[in-house]
Amino acid sequence: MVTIGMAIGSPARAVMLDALVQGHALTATELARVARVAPATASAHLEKLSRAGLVVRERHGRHRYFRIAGPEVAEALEVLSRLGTERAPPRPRPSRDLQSIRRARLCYDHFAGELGVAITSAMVDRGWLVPEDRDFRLTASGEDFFTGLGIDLDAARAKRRMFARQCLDWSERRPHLAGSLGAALTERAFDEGWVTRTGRPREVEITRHGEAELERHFGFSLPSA
Amino acid sequence: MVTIGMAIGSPARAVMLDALVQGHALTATELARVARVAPATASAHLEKLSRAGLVVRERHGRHRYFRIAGPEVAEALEVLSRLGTERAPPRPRPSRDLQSIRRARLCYDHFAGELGVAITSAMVDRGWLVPEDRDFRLTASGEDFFTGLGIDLDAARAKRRMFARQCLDWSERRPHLAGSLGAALTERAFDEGWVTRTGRPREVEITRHGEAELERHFGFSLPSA
DNA sequence: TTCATATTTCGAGTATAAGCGAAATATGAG
DNA sequence: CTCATATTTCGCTTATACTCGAAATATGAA
Repeated sequence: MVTIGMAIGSPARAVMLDALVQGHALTATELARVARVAPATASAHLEKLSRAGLVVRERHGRHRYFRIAGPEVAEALEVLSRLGTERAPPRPRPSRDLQSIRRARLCYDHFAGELGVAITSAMVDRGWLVPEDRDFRLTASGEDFFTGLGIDLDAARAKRRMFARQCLDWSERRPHLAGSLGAALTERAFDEGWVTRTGRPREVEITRHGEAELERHFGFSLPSA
Repeated sequence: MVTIGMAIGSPARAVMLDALVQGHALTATELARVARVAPATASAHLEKLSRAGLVVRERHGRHRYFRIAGPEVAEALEVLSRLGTERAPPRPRPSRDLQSIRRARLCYDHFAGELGVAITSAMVDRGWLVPEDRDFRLTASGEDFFTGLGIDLDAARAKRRMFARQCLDWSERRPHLAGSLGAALTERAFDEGWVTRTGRPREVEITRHGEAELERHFGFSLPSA
C-alpha cells in the first residue's frame, strides 16, 4: 500500500495517471506535456509508476507508449478519485455492498458493525453487561446467559488477553463487546450456524436460523437487507 | 487523488491505516506504538490523515480515538491493498465487472476495449481501413461502408480534430479507431440502438439488435458475457 | 483545585523527492 | 550508414517530509 501511495502522491504523477485512466496510451513526451514538466522529469516519474506496477511501457511500431498496467489498476484509481471528490456533498448513500459490510462484520474475532453493536446493547439493556471504563463487567445474570449458551467462562477468563473489552469501530458510534468473551460468543454463533462468512474479507451473513435465535436471545432483528 | 496518495504514501501512515482498517478505533498513543514512531510524530501523521479526510477523531468518555472516516474509505483502502499484493501471482482472473468493462468501453467518444478492437480489425481485414503511421487511411470501399451506414464523411473531415486516428488503451494490445471517424461511427451505433450505456462511467452494453448488426456488418460476435 | 496522563506544538536536524538543463543513448527513417 | 527525434541518464539545486526531544497544553481523576 505504501508503494502505491507514494506512486500517486505527487501532483505530476497524479495528472499523468488521470490522463492514462481515460484509456489512451500516451508517449512520454505527451505525458510530460499534460503534467507540465520537462521530459527528463516525466521520464523519472514514469520510471516510478512503472516500478510500482501502475503503468507499463510498450513498443508499438516506431512509438513507445505508456499505459495503465491493467483493468484492476484502472478500477483502483477510479475508486480513489471517487473518494477524493465524494467528500463535499452531504453524504452519498452507501452502496449495497457497503451497507452489508456495515451490518455484520468481524473485528478480528468478534462481531462488529450493526450486529455487534445491537448484540452488545441488548446485553447491556438486560443488565448482563455493565460498561466500566474501557471494559464491560459481566454481571451474575450475564454469567447465566453465557453459561446457558454453552460458553465456558473460566476458560475465557483464563486466556492471557482482556476478558470483556469495549471496542469502537468505523461503522458505528457505539462500542461493542470485544476481548475473549466477545470472541467466545462469536465462535459459538458460528458453531450454532447463526452466521456464516460471505466471500468478502471480514463480512458475515446472518442465517434464517440466526435471525430467529437473535430475536429469541436478544429481542431484536436487524432490518432486512 | 493527489491528497489521498500523499496521505498514504508514508510507511508510518500506511501502518496506521492498516491497523485502523481492521475496524478498531485506536488512540494516538496506540497508533504511535504500532507505527513505531514517537507520539509527536504520530500526532503529525494523524493530523495529515485527518486533513485528507481518511480518519476522524472522536472523543469517547475519557479517551480520544481515531478511526477510519467511513465505510467508503475502508473500501477504497481495501482495494488499494489488494492491488499491492495481487501483483506477484501469475495473473488473477479479472472479476466479472472488469471483464465487462474490458469488453465494451468508450475512450472519450469512440469505442475501445474488445469491441473497439474487434470493429477496427474487421474493417482493416475488409480493406476499409489501412493503418498508416499513427492514423488509418480510409479506402474507397471503406467510404462506401460508412456512407451506407448514413455517416456524413465530409462533415467528419471538416471537423478540426484528427480524422481517423489509431488509439491504444489499457485493455487491449491492438489499436482501435479514434478521431472524428471513430466518433461518428460510435454516435451512429448509439442512434441505431446497437449499444446502450450501463450505469458505470465509460462502460457500454451491446443490445440484442446490436449483436445482429455487428455480425451482419463486421462478421463477428463477441463471446457472450 | 491539583495531579497524572494523553496529546499537541515547537524547533531543530537529516533525508529524500522534485525539478531542470545538458549530455548520452536508443530507434526508426531515409 | 547517417540523421533526426524521442527518451533516458547525470549532476546539481531547491524544497519539502519525516523524525525526534522538550516543552506546552488539554482532560479526566481524585
